[in-house]
Amino acid sequence: MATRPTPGKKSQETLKASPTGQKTQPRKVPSRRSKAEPDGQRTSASWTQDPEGVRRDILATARAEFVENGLSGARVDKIAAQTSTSKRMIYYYFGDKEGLYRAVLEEAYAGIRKLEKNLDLGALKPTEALAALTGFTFDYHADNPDFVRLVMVENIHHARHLATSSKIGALNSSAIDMIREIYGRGLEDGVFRPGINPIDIHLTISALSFYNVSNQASIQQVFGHDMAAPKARLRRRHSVIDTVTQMVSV
Amino acid sequence: MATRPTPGKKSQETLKASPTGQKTQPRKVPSRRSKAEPDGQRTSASWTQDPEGVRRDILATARAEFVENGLSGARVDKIAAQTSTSKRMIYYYFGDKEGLYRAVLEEAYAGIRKLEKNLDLGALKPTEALAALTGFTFDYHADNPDFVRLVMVENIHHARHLATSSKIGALNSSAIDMIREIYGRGLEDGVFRPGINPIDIHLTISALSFYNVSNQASIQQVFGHDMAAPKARLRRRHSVIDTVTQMVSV
DNA sequence: AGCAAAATTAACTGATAAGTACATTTACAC
DNA sequence: GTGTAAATGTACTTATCAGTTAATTTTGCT
Repeated sequence: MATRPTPGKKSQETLKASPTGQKTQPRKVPSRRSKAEPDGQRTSASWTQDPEGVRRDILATARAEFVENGLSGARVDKIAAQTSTSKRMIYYYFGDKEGLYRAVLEEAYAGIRKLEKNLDLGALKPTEALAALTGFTFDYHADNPDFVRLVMVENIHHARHLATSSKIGALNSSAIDMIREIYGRGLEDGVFRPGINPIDIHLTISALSFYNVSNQASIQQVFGHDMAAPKARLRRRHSVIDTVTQMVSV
Repeated sequence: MATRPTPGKKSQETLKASPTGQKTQPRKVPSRRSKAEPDGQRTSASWTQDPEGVRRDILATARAEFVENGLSGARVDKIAAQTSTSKRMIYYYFGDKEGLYRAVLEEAYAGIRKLEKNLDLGALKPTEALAALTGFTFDYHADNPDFVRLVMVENIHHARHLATSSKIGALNSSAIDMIREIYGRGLEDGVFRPGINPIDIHLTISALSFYNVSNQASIQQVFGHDMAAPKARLRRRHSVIDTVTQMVSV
């Protein structure tokens, strides 16, 4: 099942960003919907081209839809209706529904990676550095439920879109490198106990941060506990940092 | 629910004898349960009723489909085709697609709750009891990815089916009661440090157990680390128990 | 034996959703 | 200006899907 229809004839390869190498100058776009006149004639539908803007418009709208309804539940027609452009353009720029989803996913991963790169924990002592990294990770997940939900969706689909995305593979191990570095310093300082695998540290931090968002709804239903409430979130943040700290300390 | 014990049990699948597709004819219905005669002929239009069996058949098939494709991605026709009964019966017993999904979900929750109930950790000392509970939880998740995936799917849908299920609400807090009891004993014995909320212990155990299954695919893609591999799983199990132990110990 | 309720079957339907055909307009290079 | 490729709009097609209709058979009961 789920075969690719492969319509044939023309294959759009148009994934170029801006045709002009210029910086994205946000041109002011008049509503590009042409409206029909009362007499049935249509107004000389005048519109300004804005490929990059259209692309971004589609991407943002699509993200909301995929986040809310998953890949199978998302409706291309609904996305089209909520953009200021038409369904045709979705297929023009992204090929098909999965191509659109893939683009959304890649953008989401790019987001967290960018922030991670800007983290500089070198000035902090190992224990504080690890606590800061944990706090940052926890906050990023809590502040970006869209990202969390996209990853959930992708895992439901066995991450097969990550697998076929050229943009994501392997570049992400920077997170683990960072932990490895902090852990190494902690060992030297004698404040961390030896024998811990950096991957385990990463998995622990990620799991505790991710779960708090991903399973918020079911926890709420089953236990009546609202992890999204500001107070609960802060308490939990503390607890997570504490847990990670205890985990590595001598 | 039918209460009548099932009379004759035969797990027989039959090929769908397509009766030449003529329109609106009084039909001969060779059934899935019509059995082959000794001479190889099949008795026409004969089947044994087995409501309970049919129900279970549908439920099991549906679970596989929902687990694999989520609620929106699941196809009622596909479920029907894979049962030994027909689509009509799905609607007969479960009302609609969501009713079927809800039944699958309820069954999944009932499964873990039943096992939890049978856990008796009273004989163990607090530290060992908590370690045992953690190990059990970790193993249950790893051994039942279906359950994990259903919970993921349900969270994508904001747990609105849990919310409307009469069978699930509030009954599940036994898990936290168990932890509260262990934690209390640990405090008395002076082996656990005070000031920890039992909910945090539960969330930590659950998160670490859940994530290892729920995010297995994306972790594999992004970090090239296979958490499902037996060796990795066992190592991780150790680490999780260790983390939880450290978390509560003085 | 006969009847009503429960169980089961095959075929049908209306809606919807992904994807396409094709015309039209804009932007830009010369 | 004009030709052309990129960008965009409108309307359509085709498959699929959740849910139904209506007939038929089984079964428990009296």
